[in-house]
Formats: sequence, structure tokens, C-alpha cells
Amino acid sequence: MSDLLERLRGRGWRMTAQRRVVAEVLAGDHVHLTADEVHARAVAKLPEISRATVYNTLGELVTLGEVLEVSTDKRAKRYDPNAHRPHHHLVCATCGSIRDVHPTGNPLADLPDSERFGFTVSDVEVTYRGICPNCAAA
Amino acid sequence: MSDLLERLRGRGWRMTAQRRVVAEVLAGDHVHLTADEVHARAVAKLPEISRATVYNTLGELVTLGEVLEVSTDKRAKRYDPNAHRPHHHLVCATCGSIRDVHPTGNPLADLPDSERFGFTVSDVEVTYRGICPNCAAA
DNA sequence: GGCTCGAATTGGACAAGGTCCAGAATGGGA
DNA sequence: TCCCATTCTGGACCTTGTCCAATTCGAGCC
Repeated sequence: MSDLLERLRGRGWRMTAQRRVVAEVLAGDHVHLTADEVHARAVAKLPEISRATVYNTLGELVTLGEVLEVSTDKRAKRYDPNAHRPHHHLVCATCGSIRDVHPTGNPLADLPDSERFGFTVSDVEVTYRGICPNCAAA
Repeated sequence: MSDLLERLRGRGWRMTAQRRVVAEVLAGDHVHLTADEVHARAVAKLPEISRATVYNTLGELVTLGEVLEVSTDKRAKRYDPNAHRPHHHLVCATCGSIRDVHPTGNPLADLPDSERFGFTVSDVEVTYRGICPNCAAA
């Protein structure tokens, strides 16, 4: 994750304690926290960090392309630090847990011109839904 | 849409003026209204209908599988009455307009076992993003 | 190390979308 | 027609997210 901090410094980001903490919280694979979860974990490391700062920082990370916004559940947006390897998501319908997945094939190629209605299509987002092993066992 | 009403009656739904109005508002193809839009249109037909009732009714329709919840934008859920023909969505990144699309191929088949992490996968949701002709012209 | 200043942070108010609940109204079977 | 379980209502309340004026602070420069 420190390479993230490096990249950000390279882009002229002023390095503050708050931003460092948010970046740390987001480290790892299969991490998909809501903004409030990020805030809760950030507060554990830096008690006086405010909600607004967390939202601002997440928004900036998204703008810079370092983090993806994912809306797999209908409630809060989730933030996915794994922005540099394209992937899709597999979501448990029961407990909401999320895994990154890499399907074969290219769904963009599966949308014929006749189904594009004149749109310039640039991106696809695929969400698989199912039941995770834990919830299936219960 | 009256076949919808028939089906609902068959399932033991008590047929009230409010539910009839919500069902009417949802009729049609490429209809993707937010709950508040549904409420606004319902009020036009039945002024005293309450927001809670619209939310309840939409929730019941979703549970019964008559209507799909779509979360293409990060703000409000949208409701898609076209639940009986599987389809995906094409969303304009600029104005948010939505079209139903029918890609070729089956994304479910594109997720190898090794990428399923033990999940029982039952469903896929594909959202294409792009720019619609109107917004491209502007 | 200190100064300086523009960028970053703060916290609290506000907005939108959605849920919940107790009490009132009503569809439809007997 | 009567009755009551189901449905509706209106408003309080919750969660997620945005905004803003005032304050603080990082880091380049001396």
C-alpha cells in the first residue's frame, strides 16, 4: 500500500495523517468497505478524524482511479482498492460478503450493435449473486 | 398490466385502490422509475396515497418477483416491471437514462468453478455504461 | 529550525432516500 | 350486512451522503 502513498505524493497530494490512515484502512485484497466502515476503522487509528474528511478522501481516491466505487448492495457504496486489476464481484445474497472474481470472456463483446441504441459503450460491471459456503452451511 | 393484477389476485393479494395505482404506474417497457417517481405519479391518480404505501407495495412486488430492483445509479433504487424476460441494463453515464438490453452469451458460464470460492451462484446482473446519443450530441 | 499560505480538516447543519409504527380505514368472506 | 385481518396513513426517525465557514497544518523556502 505504500506504493499507493508514493503514487499519490507523485501526483502532488499533500500527505496528511488523515489520508495516510484512510489509505492504510483500505489496504488488502477482497476489501470492500462502506464509507462508514472506513470511518470507523480510521477513527480507531486517529480518533479525531471527521466523517467529512473520510468522504472527501474516498472521493478523491475514486477520481484519481486508485479506488473503485462498488454498489453491490442497495444501501451504502463500497470502496474497492483493487482498482488496477479489472475484475467483477461475487456477492452473497444472505450475508453480503463480497469476493473479487475474474470471469473468462468479455461481456462488452457480447453486446451487439443492434442492442446499443446508439450509445457509446465504454464499461461493463458484472455482479454475480449466490450463497456463500458459510451461509449455505448454516 | 391487468395480467399482473390477475396474478396478484391469484396469490391472495387483497386488491386495493393503492395497489392498483402502483401497478398501473409501473406498466410498460424500458420503465425504470425511482420509488419517489412512482409515488409522484401515483399521487396524480390517487391524491391521498402515502409514501409508505408505495414503498411497501414496491417491496412486495419485488418479493413476489413481479418487479426487479435495479441500482444503476448510486442514489435511488429503480423499479423495473419487466421481470419476466431476463435482461440487462445500459446506462448513460451523463444523464442516467436506462435501456433494457439483451446481450448474447451467458455470463454465468464465464465464471469457472475456480472463481466461485464455494458459492452457489444463481444470478448475474450486468450493467453497461456509456454515453447516450443525446448526451453525445450535446 | 521557523514562516507563510494555500490546501486540507473539522463539525455541525442539511438533504435525500428509505424504514417503522400505532392507530384508522377497508376489502371481501361468512 | 358485519366483522376482522389486512392494508393504509402520516409522521417520526434513521442512514448515507453533501456542504460550508472557520480553523489547522504540510511542506517549500529562508
